[in-house]
Amino acid sequence: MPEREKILIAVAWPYASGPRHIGHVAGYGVPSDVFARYQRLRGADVLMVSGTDDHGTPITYGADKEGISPRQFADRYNRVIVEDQLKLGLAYDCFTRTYTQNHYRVTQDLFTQLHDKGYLFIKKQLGAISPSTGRTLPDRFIEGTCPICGYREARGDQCDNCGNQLDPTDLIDPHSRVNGEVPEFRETEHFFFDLPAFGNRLQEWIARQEHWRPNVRAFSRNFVNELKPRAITRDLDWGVPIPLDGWRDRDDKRIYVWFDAVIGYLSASIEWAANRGTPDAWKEWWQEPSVPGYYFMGKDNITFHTVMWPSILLGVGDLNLPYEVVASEFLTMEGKKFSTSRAVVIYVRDFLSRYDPDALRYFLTIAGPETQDTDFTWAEFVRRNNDELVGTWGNLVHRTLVNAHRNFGAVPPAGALSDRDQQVLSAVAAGFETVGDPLGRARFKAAIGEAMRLAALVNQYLGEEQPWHLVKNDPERAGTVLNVALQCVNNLKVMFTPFLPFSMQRLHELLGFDDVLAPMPEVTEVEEPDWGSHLVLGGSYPSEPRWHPQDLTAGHSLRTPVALYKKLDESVIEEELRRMEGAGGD
RNA sequence: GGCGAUGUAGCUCAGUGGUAGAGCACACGACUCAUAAUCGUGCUGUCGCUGGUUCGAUCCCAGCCAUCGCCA
Repeated sequence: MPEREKILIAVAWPYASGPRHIGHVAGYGVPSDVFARYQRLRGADVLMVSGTDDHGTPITYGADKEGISPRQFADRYNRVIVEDQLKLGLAYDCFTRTYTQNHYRVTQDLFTQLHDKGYLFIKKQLGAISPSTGRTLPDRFIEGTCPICGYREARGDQCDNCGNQLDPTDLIDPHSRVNGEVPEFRETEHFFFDLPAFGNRLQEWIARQEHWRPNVRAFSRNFVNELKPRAITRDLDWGVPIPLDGWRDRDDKRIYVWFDAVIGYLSASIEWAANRGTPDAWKEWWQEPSVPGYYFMGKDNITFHTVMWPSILLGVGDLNLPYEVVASEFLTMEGKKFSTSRAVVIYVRDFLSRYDPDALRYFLTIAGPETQDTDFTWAEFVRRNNDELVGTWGNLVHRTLVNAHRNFGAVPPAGALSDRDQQVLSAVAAGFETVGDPLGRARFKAAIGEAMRLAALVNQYLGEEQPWHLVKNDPERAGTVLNVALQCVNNLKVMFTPFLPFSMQRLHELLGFDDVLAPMPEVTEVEEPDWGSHLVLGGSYPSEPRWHPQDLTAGHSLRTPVALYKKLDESVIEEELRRMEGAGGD
């Protein structure tokens, strides 16, 4: 029996600093799940991993603000994010977090290996420290007067007024944007990762990635030309400890969050293998060079995936570099940038408390920020839902099922097929290529657009053939037409499954099947000795190949049709806009 | 400041070296099985501005304007 094709899908790690908004899931959550579901339907053996990023400054600040520990703070949002993704049906194999014993061990192991190979070195630098917490104050958190133009609210990294690049020590009257205190500039030692050591290899590697989107490639290539060593430790007490003698027990030095976060892809894969009792299984996705790794993220994260993470992988050795880097653009909200502080936001959980997950998945796929920034508006959401999801696809399903069920109660037998019948059938059957091809290239908009076009084609066919009239004087022909329409719906069902798993499972059942078409993830708790337990969003997903035309046999019984989707009243537009304004205050 | 990107019909977005497309909106028509859902026909654009390369550019190049991202 031939080995199943293996694919690694690595999804950017959401920050456990608060609930995630729909921009986040638009950028990588939904696209990666669509891709994974498609690959599984093709029969591929997918390993999809991610988790929450529990370390980093925003989390320690958030925790301080509430007077709780960073761990408690991260715990809370880890749980929220896991629940959101569960409700969205994101079918991870292992969605974990960076605060696990496993992740700490893997991160420290890679750190040690890079250190042993001479890719890490210690450098002294002048760092800004917050006197009240003893922690690093990031440059952009320091504010003061610009020494060049006198602008009073210049940041430690740059003056927004004159655009000059600054060093925090240049600022006149520097103070923390968090609490106004004056930062202390101390000489501090940090480990640096020797990125320039990989410059040539990265350059050659990037040059060979002709399948990357042009912006990803051009951007990365340019970035590689001016590589500088990068700090991988910080003055913090929250994060992965430095695994070297003399550093291990210090409570003021931790591994810098960017370094441990990308390692999460590997540690989550290792965790997945361990949790299912096959501790070496991860190697099949990481050490077999023919297994491609697809990485999904927002455009702000490109260089971490095309430069930093590959450098770590090259430094450690014997681990696959990314094959494809799918970077999405940004989603805006009613023409404005998402902003938690100004309440220009809609959180995933709030959205899902009022609307169906498939309605959101549909919108984010057909109108998401795939190749350029796109705007989310409530009016457009309602319209897409009502006119497209409900009107075109939902209605095709409903009218077909209602006509067939009412008149035949089962799949009617087909008589001789006309040219027109054949034509629709083959157009839809060809959808497994015309929808599948863009899907395989991560062109989700084009893929779902093609599926919708096919649905419209079948609506057109029904309009021409009018089985509801034929029933009265030519029931046999009516049966043939409905048989054809049912075959189309049954095949389109599979094509829509990566995008709309919840409703396609329901449709699968309405069509009389009892098995699982669109498996859903589930949350389990994993216990680590001397550490505690954490949530894992995972599942076991049957991946028998289904991505091909299948016949619905005549006589196959149909269940009583129930509408798949809900139409939204136009009033929700006003309602949601008011809700947003209300939350915005002022 | 450096680097990268975006600017296409009223709206949201595709796309291409040979004077441009989809959906919605709008107008008209067909149908009334279906969540007043569907189907057909029609209409709309100096493809940001200015130059250059080319037989020919919206698509290549340069400059400019606007917006955005990264370096930070």
